Amino acid sequence: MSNMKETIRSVAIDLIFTKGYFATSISDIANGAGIQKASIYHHFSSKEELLFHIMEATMNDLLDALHQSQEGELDAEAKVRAAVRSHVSFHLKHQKETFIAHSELRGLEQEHLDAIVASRDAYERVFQDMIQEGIDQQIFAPNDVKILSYAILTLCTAGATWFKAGGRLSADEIAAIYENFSLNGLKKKQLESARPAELACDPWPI
Amino acid sequence: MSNMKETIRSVAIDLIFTKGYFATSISDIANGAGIQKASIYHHFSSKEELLFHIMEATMNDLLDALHQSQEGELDAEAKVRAAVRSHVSFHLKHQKETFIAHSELRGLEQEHLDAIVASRDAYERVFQDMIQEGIDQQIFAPNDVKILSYAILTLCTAGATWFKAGGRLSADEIAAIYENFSLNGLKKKQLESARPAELACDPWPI
DNA sequence: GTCTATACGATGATAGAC
DNA sequence: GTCTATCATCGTATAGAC
Repeated sequence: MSNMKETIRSVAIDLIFTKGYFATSISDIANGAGIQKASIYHHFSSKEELLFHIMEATMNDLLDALHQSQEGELDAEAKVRAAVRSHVSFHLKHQKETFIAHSELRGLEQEHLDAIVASRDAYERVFQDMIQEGIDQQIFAPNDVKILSYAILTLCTAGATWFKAGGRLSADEIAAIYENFSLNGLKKKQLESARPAELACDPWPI
Repeated sequence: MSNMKETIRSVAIDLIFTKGYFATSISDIANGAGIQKASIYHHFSSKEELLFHIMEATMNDLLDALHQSQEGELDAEAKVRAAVRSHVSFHLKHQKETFIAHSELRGLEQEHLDAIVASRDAYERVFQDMIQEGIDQQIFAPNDVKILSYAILTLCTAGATWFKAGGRLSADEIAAIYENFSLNGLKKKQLESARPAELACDPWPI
């Protein structure tokens, strides 16, 4: 609360979410935090490091939540349902940070970019593994695991940004909608023509 | 081809797609077009007008393609299939422009922003109308039309950015995958719990 | 830990010659 | 229609006092 580093972080999240990273200046952030812009550099060595700090913490928390959601789940369907629920729920609770983590990758320098992409890959791999498990167990229709995982994650990520916290639907209700929609896509065999396809760019567009 | 205005447009699309609007300077664009930066202002009155020009043309073309796809289609299912196919196909053929149109809204001034949002709304309404028609005809399960239209559009838009033109799957094959996935979501009644929900921000996140 | 002051480059845009 | 030259402004970041 009275921690200035945390205040800066929080103000930066609001501003970057609203205006974008490149359109947000150090002055803006200092202004929002009630200090002079030079004082920012006592807490963060550069604007880019501040961005990375936000993204890294978000990705770590996201991955933690996913791992926790898997505890006690046995079969593939239960795992996927729990994972989708965790994903949607996290994105609803942390709309601004997750939006930044998905959309401001271009602001990172190579080394930091590599780190964030690596944790994003690890996150996706958890989904792909449980989908593959369901296919192996013949619970899900055989299909392109990557395409399906991206489709589900994209759908849920985007969906989570549409809703207003405290609105008519609770986070749990929204999560349930996407959970059912995703499972529906996995279980049915409507996607027969799908084969592994060449991926050009990242599934979460830069 | 020898049209400098078109060259500037094309160079700007490449650069803005790659680096983002705010990170792309007039110098960068002039450099890519092989002219001096002052010469840009003979063709466009400002950087923002150039961005708007790109977005406006893209949205117009997108809407035209959608309308053309509807010609001759009679029932709701055929309409939705044709619309999804048109949407995916257009996004595959114009990956860079459509990505810009979806992600650089923050670069527009109010008046131009209003215009783009209006044409985006018109585009979505076409989808919502045909989904509603299918629900009325009891071809589709009753559901929240807006949520479904956003889900389908998001899924297809994002999906189209993952694939490399000229890769192993053709545009038509990719379109078929998403077409089936979307129809599957509409026809089944897995989303029973979905009711109209409050929308906080734009379905295509800024 | 926060301040004032400042260095220094890059930016969007304009003026006016050719 | 493109050029050179220039402007005013704003950006990130640093130095050093308190």
